[in-house]
Amino acid sequence: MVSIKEVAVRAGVSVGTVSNVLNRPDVVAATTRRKVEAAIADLGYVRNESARQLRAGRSRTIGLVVLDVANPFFTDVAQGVEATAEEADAVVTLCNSANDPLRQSRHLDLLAQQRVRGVLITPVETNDPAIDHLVEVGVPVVLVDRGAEQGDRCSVSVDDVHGGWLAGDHLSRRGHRHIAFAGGPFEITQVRDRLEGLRAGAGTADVTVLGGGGLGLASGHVAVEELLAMPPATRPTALFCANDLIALGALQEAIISGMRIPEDLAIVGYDDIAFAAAAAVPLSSVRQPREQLGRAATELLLQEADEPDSHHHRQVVFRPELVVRASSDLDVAPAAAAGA
Amino acid sequence: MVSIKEVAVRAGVSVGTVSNVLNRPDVVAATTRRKVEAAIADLGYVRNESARQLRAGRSRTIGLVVLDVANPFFTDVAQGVEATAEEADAVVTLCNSANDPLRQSRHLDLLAQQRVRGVLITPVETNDPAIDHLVEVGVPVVLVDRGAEQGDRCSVSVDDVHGGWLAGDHLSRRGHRHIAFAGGPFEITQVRDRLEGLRAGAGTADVTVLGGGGLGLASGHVAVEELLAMPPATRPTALFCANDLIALGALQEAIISGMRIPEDLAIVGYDDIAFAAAAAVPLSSVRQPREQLGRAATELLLQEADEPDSHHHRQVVFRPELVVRASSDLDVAPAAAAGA
DNA sequence: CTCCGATAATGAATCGTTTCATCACCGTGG
DNA sequence: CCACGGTGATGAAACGATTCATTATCGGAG
Repeated sequence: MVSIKEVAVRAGVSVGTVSNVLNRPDVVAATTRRKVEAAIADLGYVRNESARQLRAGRSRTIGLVVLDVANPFFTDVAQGVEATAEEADAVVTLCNSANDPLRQSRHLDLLAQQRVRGVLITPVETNDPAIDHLVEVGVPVVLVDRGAEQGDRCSVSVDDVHGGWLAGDHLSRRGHRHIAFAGGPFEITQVRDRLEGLRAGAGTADVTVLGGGGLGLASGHVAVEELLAMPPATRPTALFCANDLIALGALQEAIISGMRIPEDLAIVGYDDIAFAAAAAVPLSSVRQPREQLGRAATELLLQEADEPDSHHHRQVVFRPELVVRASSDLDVAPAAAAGA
Repeated sequence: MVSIKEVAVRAGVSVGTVSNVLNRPDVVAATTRRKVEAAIADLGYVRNESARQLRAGRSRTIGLVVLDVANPFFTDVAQGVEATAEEADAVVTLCNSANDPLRQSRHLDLLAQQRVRGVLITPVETNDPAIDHLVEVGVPVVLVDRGAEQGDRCSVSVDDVHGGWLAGDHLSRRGHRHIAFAGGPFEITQVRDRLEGLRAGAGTADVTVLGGGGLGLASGHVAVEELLAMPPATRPTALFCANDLIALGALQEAIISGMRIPEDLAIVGYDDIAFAAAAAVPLSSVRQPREQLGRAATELLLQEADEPDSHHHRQVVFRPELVVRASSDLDVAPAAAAGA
């Protein structure tokens, strides 16, 4: 593999000059510059990023560690991150912790070894020593979709209590007096907050917690089965799910069981992933500004990386918004609701 | 940030010894080793990967360039890649070309600068000069989900003609004499092959091409609308879609229009993404071995990277398999079909 | 007592780039 | 004719780790 030295020989100049052509073309004379450029093209020279980075002391890549690459929510966040990074001439390394604390630590160690400019992370465990270590050695860390408890780092999150409230308010206004909630486990802050918000928004309506306590399609199946096992008189008429996967599972089970949506059961999900609008009955959902989440997090990160002195940590909280579709509202024409 | 030199000073040994502790612990005396390890822990020393890599001449990361991170198909492939890479102590950088040739070239340049061990790519343009350049300078490249025309590189793909055949055979055996196909554009090899296979498998049944020619949910809507506009007597009774997104769109539109699935219209998709099994009517689909695709590609890549001499390029082709669910078969009980 | 082999540790060279102090050259003004 | 400012190019140092030839130390055999 050809190095700057060989380019220098070929062009009949010194390595310093080649470097100047690469980094400060204006300080080198036009004829020399052309000679060097020709040599670069002839030899097919490609910069060695490790050497640059070693010399510079810092890299151009930022690490993004997500809970689950297969979840559309995170790929959308990632797109926001990448767009912003690209504008700042940075590169993103996408890592998947797959909900496993060990994998998370491993990825963080690797990123530290790469001397990344900074790390964006949706942590499995907030108090992972690997995170603290990064912060100690001065690598900027921004928490994504998780508020920072301590004020010693930045975070970007969405107000889940408000999101739950929107769903509760919507359903109680539509006349529902008994609302079910599906999702878990309750160790996850997001789940707790969404339920809390639902209770607040539901006002005087009853709230019942259902479902096995997972976050996948299966939890939705279980929740609807439990619902059907209840006597019709006391059965909830609406179901709010902690995310869209659960809601889609519930929707499927309900349709199979012959329920009419939303007449027999109104359903509201959370996240508003692309598949929500495309469900058999388009799904009402609480939308999180996913790409914006990624953009904001990246901006905070780059700001901290570039100007560590003037930087002060911020906890940015976005407001979610309710998207009403046919699964919770008779008046929304299915066809129209499907658009988007 | 602390370097190996400071660790050496702290432990009262030379840098060479510290390096030995890190890389060949067996050649250093136990007491010395412990001193060094203590110094490392005290100082919170973290290896500098750029320096290692500069010295070693090659890196431990492999690049994976996909067409669309938001497509579950690719995240599943990525999981297979990452699993295999992890076993070989390699790291994966996931890049999204988003179907844009420019973005693809940019990513490839960046990967070349990082001196990656190799590149896995589902190319937007197969004859991107950036790909050829990588091959020229000796960076292993494996084509994913795309067969290599030239024998000068490895590829891993799925037999799309056979996949289409499976769908055609299945539907014609079920008695369908008129089958519709939705998907496009036909510049994409996969789409052409799937249609060709369908025709072969359908035998004497008629095949009609429908749909705007995209690969998203909307194409499914359009296809069903076109179907409904046809006189019932000549209307196809089955629909085969080039991927699951189209099929899910078609399913939704059909249900909204009051059609019974599969009695009025049988639907078969392609890819078998997780949402296929979870649709309102569980979707029959041609399953591609996504994770295995990723695993196989990574193995080929690592083999070429590790032993470039003994390596000979291979074009691996997987066989897809048909998963029959309720959307194309009355006899499959919805509940059972939903499992998985 | 000396010499030998084995075991441990050392220190310098090296990877490819950037940076910066230095130098060469040239034309101009005094 | 000399000094000088300015433009361009140079070459060596530095970044942090690895590697390998070299050296130091020690126990045991002759």
